[in-house]
Amino acid sequence: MAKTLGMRKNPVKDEREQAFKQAALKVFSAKGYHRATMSEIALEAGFGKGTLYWYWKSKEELYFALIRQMHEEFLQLVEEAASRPGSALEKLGWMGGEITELYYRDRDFCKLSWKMRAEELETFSPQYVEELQDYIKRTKRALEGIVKQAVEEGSLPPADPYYLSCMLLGLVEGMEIQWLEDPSSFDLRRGMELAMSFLLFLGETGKRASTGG
Amino acid sequence: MAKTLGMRKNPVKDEREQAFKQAALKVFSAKGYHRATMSEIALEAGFGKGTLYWYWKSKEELYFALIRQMHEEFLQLVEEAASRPGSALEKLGWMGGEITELYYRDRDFCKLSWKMRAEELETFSPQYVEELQDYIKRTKRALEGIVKQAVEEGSLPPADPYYLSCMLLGLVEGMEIQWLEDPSSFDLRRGMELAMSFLLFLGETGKRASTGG
Amino acid sequence: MAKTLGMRKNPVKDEREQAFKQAALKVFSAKGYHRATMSEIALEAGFGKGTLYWYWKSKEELYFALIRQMHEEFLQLVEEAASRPGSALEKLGWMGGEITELYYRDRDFCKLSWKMRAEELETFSPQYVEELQDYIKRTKRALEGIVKQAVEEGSLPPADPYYLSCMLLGLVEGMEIQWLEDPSSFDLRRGMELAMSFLLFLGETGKRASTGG
Amino acid sequence: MAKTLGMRKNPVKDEREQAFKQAALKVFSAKGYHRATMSEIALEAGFGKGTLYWYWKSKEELYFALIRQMHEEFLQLVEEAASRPGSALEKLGWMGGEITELYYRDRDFCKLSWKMRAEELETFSPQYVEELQDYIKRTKRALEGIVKQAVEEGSLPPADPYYLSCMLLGLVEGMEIQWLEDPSSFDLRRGMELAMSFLLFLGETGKRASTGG
DNA sequence: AATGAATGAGCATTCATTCAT
DNA sequence: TATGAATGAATGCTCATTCAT
Repeated sequence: MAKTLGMRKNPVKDEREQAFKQAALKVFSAKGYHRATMSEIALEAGFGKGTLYWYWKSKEELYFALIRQMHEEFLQLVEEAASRPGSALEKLGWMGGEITELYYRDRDFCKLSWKMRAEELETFSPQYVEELQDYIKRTKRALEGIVKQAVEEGSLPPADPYYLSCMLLGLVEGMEIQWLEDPSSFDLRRGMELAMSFLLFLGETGKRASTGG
Repeated sequence: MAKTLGMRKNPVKDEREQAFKQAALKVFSAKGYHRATMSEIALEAGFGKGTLYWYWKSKEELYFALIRQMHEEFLQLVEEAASRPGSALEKLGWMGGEITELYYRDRDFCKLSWKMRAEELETFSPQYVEELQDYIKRTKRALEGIVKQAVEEGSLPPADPYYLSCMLLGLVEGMEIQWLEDPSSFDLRRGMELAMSFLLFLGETGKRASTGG
Repeated sequence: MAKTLGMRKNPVKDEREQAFKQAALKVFSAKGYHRATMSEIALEAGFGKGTLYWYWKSKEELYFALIRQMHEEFLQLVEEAASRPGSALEKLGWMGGEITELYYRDRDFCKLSWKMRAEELETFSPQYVEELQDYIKRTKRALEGIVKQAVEEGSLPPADPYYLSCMLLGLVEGMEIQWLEDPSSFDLRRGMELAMSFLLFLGETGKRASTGG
Repeated sequence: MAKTLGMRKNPVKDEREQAFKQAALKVFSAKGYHRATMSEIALEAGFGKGTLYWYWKSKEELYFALIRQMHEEFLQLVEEAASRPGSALEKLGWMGGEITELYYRDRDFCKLSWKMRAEELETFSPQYVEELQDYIKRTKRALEGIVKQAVEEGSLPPADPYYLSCMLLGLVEGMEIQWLEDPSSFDLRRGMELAMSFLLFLGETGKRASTGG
C-alpha cells in the first residue's frame, strides 16, 4: 500500500487503471468471463470502449490482471501464516480467520476466481494457464509446510502432509463455493469456525492419545 | 405397435441420441457451455449440424439433458445411501465409495457438472434453473438425514446437522475439484479414503468420549 | 366438378393432392409464403413431410399450384361475363356479384393471392412470374372487352377502355385488400354494392346526357 | 456543446444513417422483408455488416424506421388536405395531385409500403403493429372528414362517408398496385387524372340533380 | 408411395478488436 | 490519451430438400 520509492510515472494512469479494474471486477464476477463484454466494463468505468485497450491488450489480459491480484493476496496470506512463529494450529487458526475476512471483504474476487477455475485450461492462453498452475503449486507448498509441522507436533494425524493439505484446501474451497452460491443458506464464518473447532478437537485428541492413551 | 416389455420405439434413434450425448459430453466438459459449439458437437458425433436439432430443440436443452442425467445418478446414490439399513457411518462409508467410483467412471460428467455450477444462473432459462435448485435441495436433504443419524448415534460431534452436511459436501466437492484440475497430482480415491478414516476416527473418539473417557 | 371422361389414373392420389392443397392453402394464407413451412403443411394434411415432394417438386411449385387455381377461377368468371349475352352493365353487374361470392367463399385464396402479388417478381422463378403476368394480361383483356362495350353503349363515359378497366380492377382489388386486412371494419359486399350503384348511376346519367341533355 | 439552431449532434453519423436508409429502402423494396438480408443492405451501403447494428438494433427496427417515414409523409399529406380551406373537391383534387407526385418521387417507398401490408402482422413485434394500426386509423379518419364535407356539399352522392372513403382509398391503392407491378402498362398519373375527372363529373351531376336538373 | 431422419446453406445478431480523429 | 464508429469472424438456429428404408 505505502509506496515510498519506485513512484509510478503517471498517477492519473494508475487511477484510471484502478477504476477499470473495479468495473471489470464487478462485471466479470456478476456475469462470468464469457457473458461479460468489454463495452459494459468500459461503460461501468465511465470511459470509452477503446480506452480499455490502452491499459490491457485484450479481454483475457484484463481478466488475468484481476485473477493475479486475487491470487497474490491469497498466496501472501498462506505464506505469511507459514512463516509466523508459533504452533501449526495457531498458524492454521490465524490463517483461517484471515482467509475468511479476505473472502467477506472481496466476495466478488472470490466469485471471479471460482468461475475462472471452472473455465479451466482450454479456455485460456497457455501463458496464463501456466501462471495459474504455478500459483496453485506455491499455495499448496506453503500450506503443506504448515501441515507437516502440525503432524510433527502431533496435532494432526500422521498422514501424508500433502494429502492432508489437499483435504484442508478442499474443505475450505468446498465451503467457499457453497457460500458463493447462496450466502443466505450457508454462512461461511460459521462453517469455518466449525471446521476450526474440528481441527482443535483432532489436535487435542491426537495429543492425548500420543502422550497418555 | 405391439411393444414387448422395455422395447424402445426406435432403437436406431436411441443409439444416435446416445452418440450425440457422448459427443456433447466430451465437448461441453472440455470447453464449458459457452465455448462449446453445436457445430463441433455434431462434427464430433459424425453428423450434420442440423441433425442435433432433431433430437434437442436447443443447445440449452441438450446441455441440461446431460446435467439432468448426472444429477439423477448422484441423487440416487445419496438417497439410496440414506435409505439403506445400518449405522450412519456405514451409510457414509458406502456412499463415499460409490461416489468415488461414479466419479472415476464418469470423469467428464464431473467436469461438466462443475463447470455448470460456475456459470451464472442467469445464463439459463428459469425452468432449468428451477430444476437445478430442486436437485440441490433434495441432495442436501438426503445427506442431512444421514448426518443427523450420525450425530444421534454419537459418531459425529453434536453440531448442527445442516452445517455438518455442508462441510461434508464441501470436503467432497473440494477434493473433486483438485482431482479434476490435475488428477496426476491428487488421487481422489486416496483422498476419499483418508477422509473416511478421519470420519471413523472421529466416530470412535466421540463414542469413547461419551461412554467412558 | 362432374368428371365423366378423362378419369385420372389414381383416385387416391387425387384425394391426397386435394388434402395437401387444402392444408397448404390454410398455412400459406395464414402465414404467407416465407413463414409457412413445408413441415407444417404436411402436418396439417396429416402426412409425412417427405410425401409432399412426391406431389410437388418444390415449395414454390406447391404455392403456384394454388395461385394458378385461384387465377383460373377468377379468369373464368371474367371471361364468362364477357361472353354472356346482355348489356355491358348487366355483365358487370353479374360479374361483380359472382366475384363477391367467390371472394367470400374462398377468403383464404384471396389472402394468398394478395400476398403473392406483393412478393412480386424477384421472389419467384421466371417461369412462374411469366405465367402470372400472362394471367393478368388475359384478365385485363376480357375486362377491357366488357368496358369497351359499355362505352359503346354509353353507359360509361367515353374514356380509354383500357384505363377504365384498370380503374375498375383497381377499385375492386383495393376494396378487396381492405376487406382482407380487417373484415370487421369493411364489409366487402356492401362496398361492392355501393360501387355497382355508382356504375348504374353513371350509366343512367351518361345515357340521359347523350340522348336528352 | 453549444448547439446552434437545427444543428445535429453528429453530421457524419446522420449522413451514414441516410446512406443506410437509402440502401435498406432499395433492398427491402425489391425483395420484401423476409428475403432482404442485413448483409446485402450493408454491402449496398458500402459498410460492414456489423455497422448496421450501430444505427438500428435489429432488422425489424431498421425496417420500421423506413415504414414510419413513409407513413408520416402520406399522413401529413392527407391531414394537410383536410385542414386546407376550400371545397371538398378542391381538397381531394389537391390531395390527389400531391399523392401522385409523392408516389412518383418515392416509388421504392411505395413498393416497400405495399409489401409490408401483405405481410402477416404476426411477423412483427406488437409495438410496431400497434404503431401501424394507429397510422391507418388516423389516415382513414382524415380522409373521412373530407368525404363527409363532400357529401354535405353535394359533390358526392349521399352515401355513408366511411364507405365512400374506403372506396376512394381502395381506388387509389388499387391503381397504385397496378402501377407498381408494371409502370409501362399503367401510367399512374393518367389513372389519377381520369379518376379525378370522374369525381368532378359526379360532383357536377349531383349538384345539377339536386338543384334543378 | 410414404416417411422421417439427415443435411447444410443461409441468416440475424454479437462482440472483441482496430483505428482515424 | 481517449474515443466511438467500423469491422467481420463466429454462432445458434431454421428449413427446404434429399434419400435410405
